[in-house]
Amino acid sequence: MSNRSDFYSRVYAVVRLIPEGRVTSYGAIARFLGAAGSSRVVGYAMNASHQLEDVPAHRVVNRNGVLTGKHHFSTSDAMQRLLEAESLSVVDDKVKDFKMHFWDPADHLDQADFYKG
DNA sequence: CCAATGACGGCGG
DNA sequence: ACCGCCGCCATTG
Repeated sequence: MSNRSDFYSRVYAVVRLIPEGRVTSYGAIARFLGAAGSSRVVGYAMNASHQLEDVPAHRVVNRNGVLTGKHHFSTSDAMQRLLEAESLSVVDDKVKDFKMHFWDPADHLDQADFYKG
C-alpha cells in the first residue's frame, strides 16, 4: 500500500469526522495530515469523493469560507442547500460567520489516535 | 516520460 | 484590501 493512496483515505476519514453544522478548510485538513501546503491535493481528493457515500464534502470549503467546490455537486445549489439544512447561513457563496463554525481537525482530533485507528 | 491541470494557500507588490 | 505569482503533488492526456 502506497503512502499516497493512503493519503486519500486519510482525507476522507477526516471529512467524515466533521460534525454536522461545522465546516473546515482544505488547508486545515492538509495540515492535520502532516502535508501542509498540499491543500490542492486535498481538493483533488475531494473531487474523487463524490463516488463515496459517507463523505460530507459540503463541509469542506476554502480558507475564506467560500463554497469553491459547489460546481462539482449534482446541482449548483446542492452544496448550499446541504449547509443550510445544517443551520448554516450561506450568503454570496460563502458561509456566514465562517470563523464561528470553523472546525479545525488539529483542535479536535488526536494525531496518534487518528493514525492508530 | 513530459506537460498541463486543479474543490488551495501563503506571500509579496 | 486587491491582485498576481509560486509552491504544493496526485492524476490525466
